Amino acid sequence: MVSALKNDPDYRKMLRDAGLRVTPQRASIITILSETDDHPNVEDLYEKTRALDDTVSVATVYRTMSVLENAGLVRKLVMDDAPARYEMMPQIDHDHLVDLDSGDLIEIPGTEIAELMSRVAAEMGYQIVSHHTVIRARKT
Amino acid sequence: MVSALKNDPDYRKMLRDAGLRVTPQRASIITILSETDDHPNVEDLYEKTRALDDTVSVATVYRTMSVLENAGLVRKLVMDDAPARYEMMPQIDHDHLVDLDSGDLIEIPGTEIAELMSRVAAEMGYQIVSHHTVIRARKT
DNA sequence: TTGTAAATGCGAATTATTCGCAAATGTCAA
DNA sequence: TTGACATTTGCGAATAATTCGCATTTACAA
Repeated sequence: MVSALKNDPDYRKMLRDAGLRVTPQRASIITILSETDDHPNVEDLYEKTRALDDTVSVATVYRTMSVLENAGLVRKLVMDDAPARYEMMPQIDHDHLVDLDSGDLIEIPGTEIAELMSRVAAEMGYQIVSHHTVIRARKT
Repeated sequence: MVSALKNDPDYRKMLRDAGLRVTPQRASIITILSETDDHPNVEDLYEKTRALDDTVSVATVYRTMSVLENAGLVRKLVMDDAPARYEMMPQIDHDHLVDLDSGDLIEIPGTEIAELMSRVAAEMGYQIVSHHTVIRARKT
């Protein structure tokens, strides 16, 4: 269903600017990922997207995530014992914390950590392309 | 060859204190990992360990890494597109940076990042168990 | 409208990692 | 020192996430 995309011509532009074609599958997948506030993995995305567009395949979800990640439009969260999860690249950067007891993935508000990383990397002569930080923690 | 371990009875104690048995395989694997300054993956470890002890199997390398990680003696570095890599748990914490052009994994000196993370986590009511941070960057 | 490179679906292939099980062995108590 | 027994091991099979090959479809520039 392409209507969701029509409501949000942003995605068309985002894809175009990245030199990517606007396919209905990509539109559906992006719509789902944008409307989700948790951090779905490929299976989650596939199932939710299927509900509104049964032309998408798992392979395309994988390919779309990969392509959008390379374009800097999506961030991949690499878990150390579970399939990767994804989020639309946030306007305001943040990191992630896994609550080891509940399994929840929580966003850490504030840009301090990212800013410190940039500074430290700069001191080493590097510019950060992306960073994946997942903190594993327990409630005190 | 167990001699390496005998020279470093530390490992025996480390294992004992963690409630783990001191097997020749574990001794060989720890010896190799300790003597290495890069960050080997399981395949690297397996091959290098084999050279001095041909009784180790890949499965045991996996199991040993897992067991040592749980005991807090080894840190697993989760890569987003390659097998996990390992290092002995460092005395002084540090993070890691992947040079996207060379593929090198570089240690970031200093504990600032880890300290900031602890502080931020504490503010959220969490205590960090472990964190994996991999910064992907390019030389400026 | 059309030519063509890009994208897709399908299912098979790949690959890192885990598992089951029988045999071996480290450790602790006697 | 010895024996008992839970732990650890090797092996190969199993699992699970992800990628790939290929024939077909499709977006879109001209």
